[in-house]
Amino acid sequence: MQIEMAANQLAELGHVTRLEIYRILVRAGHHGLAVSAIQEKLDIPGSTLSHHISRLVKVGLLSQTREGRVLRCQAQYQELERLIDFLSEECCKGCD
Amino acid sequence: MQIEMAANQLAELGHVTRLEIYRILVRAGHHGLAVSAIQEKLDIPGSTLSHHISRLVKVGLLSQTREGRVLRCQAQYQELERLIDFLSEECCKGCD
DNA sequence: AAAACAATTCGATATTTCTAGAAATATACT
DNA sequence: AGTATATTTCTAGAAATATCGAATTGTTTT
Repeated sequence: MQIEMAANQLAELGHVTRLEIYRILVRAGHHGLAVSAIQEKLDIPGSTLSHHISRLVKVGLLSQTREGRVLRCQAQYQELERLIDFLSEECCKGCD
Repeated sequence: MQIEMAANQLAELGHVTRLEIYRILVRAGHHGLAVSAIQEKLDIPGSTLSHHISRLVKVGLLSQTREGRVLRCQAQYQELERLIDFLSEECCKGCD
């Protein structure tokens, strides 16, 4: 993973609301959750939630699939894995 | 680790220049590097560099020790480990 | 004490991000 | 077609961040 991509993903996770969204979706499993279900858990305005979700989607940490009028969001586990790998590599280089 | 701390650290790593600073220091080993040595590698103004370093210090990802007129910066490996652990836990909950 | 060096703090500007209400879009139901 | 539901896009103000030159602080050397 190139450093720009890593920095972008880290920046998006570096906001409490977005990290909470991501955590909720990770824990929800591959099936994911509807936007409305996330909103119920977080209790924030829809426009704010939508803004944060779209940022996470933009960097590849989430995906969305439409099912009728419901949009389901899913964590992209492999992206987090790649990000963790990047951080781990950085960490272990130079470690005694 | 509580989510606010994780978000703070992620946000600080979520900037290309800071992530580069952190990577350089991780790879430099426990002994760390002087600010001036980092500056040579990155070629950015001192005031900008100082600003970014202080942000990384503030969230505990770096420490600094003065040696005469040189300030040496060191990566706090255990903080990155804790952050990675936080992310890994979030990831594996709900994973099939 | 003065000059040189390392790094930070100050100050100012430009840019981005956050938040949320209002309006718009997309889909489903009657 | 019209209404309800789900979600996004638009808009705008407030707050935070990024950048960097100039001034400042702390330390060493002469």
